Amino acid sequence: MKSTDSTSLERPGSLLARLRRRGLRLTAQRRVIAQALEEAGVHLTADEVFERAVARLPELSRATVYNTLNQLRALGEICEISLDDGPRRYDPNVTERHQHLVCDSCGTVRDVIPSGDVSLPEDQQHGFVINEVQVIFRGLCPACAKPSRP
Amino acid sequence: MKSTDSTSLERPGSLLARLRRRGLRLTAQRRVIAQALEEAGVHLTADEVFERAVARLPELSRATVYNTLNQLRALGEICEISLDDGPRRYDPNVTERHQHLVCDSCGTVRDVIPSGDVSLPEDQQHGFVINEVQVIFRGLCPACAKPSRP
DNA sequence: CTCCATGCAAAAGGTTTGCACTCCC
DNA sequence: GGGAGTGCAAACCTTTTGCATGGAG
Repeated sequence: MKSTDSTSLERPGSLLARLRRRGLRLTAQRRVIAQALEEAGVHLTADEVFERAVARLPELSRATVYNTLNQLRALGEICEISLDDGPRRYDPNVTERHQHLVCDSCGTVRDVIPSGDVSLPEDQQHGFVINEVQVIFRGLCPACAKPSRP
Repeated sequence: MKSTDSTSLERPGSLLARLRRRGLRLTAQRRVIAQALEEAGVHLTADEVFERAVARLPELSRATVYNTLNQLRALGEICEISLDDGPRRYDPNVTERHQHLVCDSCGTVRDVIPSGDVSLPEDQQHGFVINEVQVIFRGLCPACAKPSRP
């Protein structure tokens, strides 16, 4: 595998830069995986990441994609979202606090910033220590909402 | 399979009663599946449902559990929740509007009723038609929060 | 009696793992 | 050079499906 001129690839806040800073080795595989994740406007499944990444690096294997995604998640550099059906999707945006908007028809996921606030009253906390509140807005994207049948 | 004296089993709002009202046939399999779902205080995975149900009806098969859960969900009589890892869980409480509280350590899920409200400002809706807002509170349950190491 | 429902087993995803080889640091 | 990282293939886990049998209504 050709060694990479990493300096040109590491924009300060990029996934790749964060990866390096965490002490992970900078390999070609990780580079194409990070690129695939960041370049996509929507949140990809592991398989979609693989497809896009393997286009740039044909010897890439699926296992490496899964391993890398899991490592990144463990480090908190990406987050994983499970919808009710279909495979998990991965979100490289972890620096900005946000929630998700999901199309129930085609499965597309977008980042959104909601207004307002929810919380759990004491009597609803059941003794839990609450760390995070996750909100998923569900509905239909513009394309799927159109009842067009020409 | 022995026919069941269904009257004694159908408390008015029970899953079983709702099942019957929807025109589904009342079988022993569906009965034990509904019982398993309703008797558990927490929300079970398909496999947990199977385990508990098969204890009462040894000839029950996994496929039937999945089929039945899917039918119930399609009818809107139960709801399915996907956490970020582990299999999906099923919630028989669909009559009361509620959200979920999840333990990140052991995976337990409880129903809760939050206060406050979130919404998406126009400029965050991306043209979507929003149908539902799902909220998941994540944290540690009392048992898992305890740092006990005797 | 007629279908819906079931069991079984196989298949279909999606994801993880063991092992030997590779290559970054 | 050493150990993290990788590819491959097989294993795993969860869920779905095809088909023949069985039982509810």
